[in-house]
Amino acid sequence: MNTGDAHMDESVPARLRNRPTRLLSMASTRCDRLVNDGLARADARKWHYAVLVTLAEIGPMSQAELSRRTGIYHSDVVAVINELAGRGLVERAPDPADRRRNVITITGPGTDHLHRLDDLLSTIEDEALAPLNREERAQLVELLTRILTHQVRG
Amino acid sequence: MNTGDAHMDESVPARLRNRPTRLLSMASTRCDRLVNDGLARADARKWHYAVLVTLAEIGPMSQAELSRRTGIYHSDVVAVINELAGRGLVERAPDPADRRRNVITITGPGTDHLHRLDDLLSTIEDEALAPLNREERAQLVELLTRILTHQVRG
DNA sequence: CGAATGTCAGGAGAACTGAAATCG
DNA sequence: CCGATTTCAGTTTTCCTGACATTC
Repeated sequence: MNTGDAHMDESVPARLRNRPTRLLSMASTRCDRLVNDGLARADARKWHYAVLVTLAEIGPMSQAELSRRTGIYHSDVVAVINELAGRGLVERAPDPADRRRNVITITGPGTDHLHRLDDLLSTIEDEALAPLNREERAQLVELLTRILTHQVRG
Repeated sequence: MNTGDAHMDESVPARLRNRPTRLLSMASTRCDRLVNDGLARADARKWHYAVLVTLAEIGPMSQAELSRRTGIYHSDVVAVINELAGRGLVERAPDPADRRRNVITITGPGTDHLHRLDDLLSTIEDEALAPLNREERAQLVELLTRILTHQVRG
């Protein structure tokens, strides 16, 4: 994907301009960059947010369960938890009930950090989706969710 | 991103589930995979389609212009054109009017191949967007286009 | 035993950077 | 001299595979 400014206008062939998968890909790339850059300024990454919000809303859980709930690859959970634990935002403790597992728990500083990330992310998304009003954003969420549930189960 | 089946349902925290940027990212990843896998079966990649459709609809042009119009990174155009030229789908010739440039032209076989890719892509997109009817797809295209034009000019 | 968990080592592909050579 | 074009070499990041040891 380019940084050029010729996209999405008449200089792009109509068939290409209207391919939903292409639009999806481009919008995702650009939004991802906005999100990543924004979170980087808070020394965070989007998986940090995913893990913290999951722990905060659902409670302590194993790394495997975190992987399932957040969508982080099971092989990559280790590194994310290492980063978060290294900053004292989560705690990793062996599960006495099942000695294969680690129990991951969000800490006080982790909760504080999550609140900052939540605000930051809302600001970033607001910028990224600026041209859409509230109903349109809800519409977008609904359409994307339908696409995803279909592919997950189909 | 996971291949697991627990995403997008109740097991994902609400705040995470409703983040538009996350949905965008996940939908894009899945659709991209469908597209890439589908095109791979025709020994093609999405940039091949982007280049061929651009040449077919607009006419011969330099590699730099192709980069601007398709969104392929300027450093990566070379490789894509190499692949297409190696299969005889496009021709690369020095521009007599501006000796910095190469003029890329789609060939007869290239046009044939484009038609096959067009059909293939339509089938793939139809599968990827199966849960959306025609109006909803148009809606999606419209919403994504608005997001993109904003970001390009903002 | 089979299945789940945590961990690590690495691969493939895409996006991106930097720079050189050529030319307008 | 500055800017555009083509090309190449290489980095970074993300998704993903494979394997292994441990435990249920």
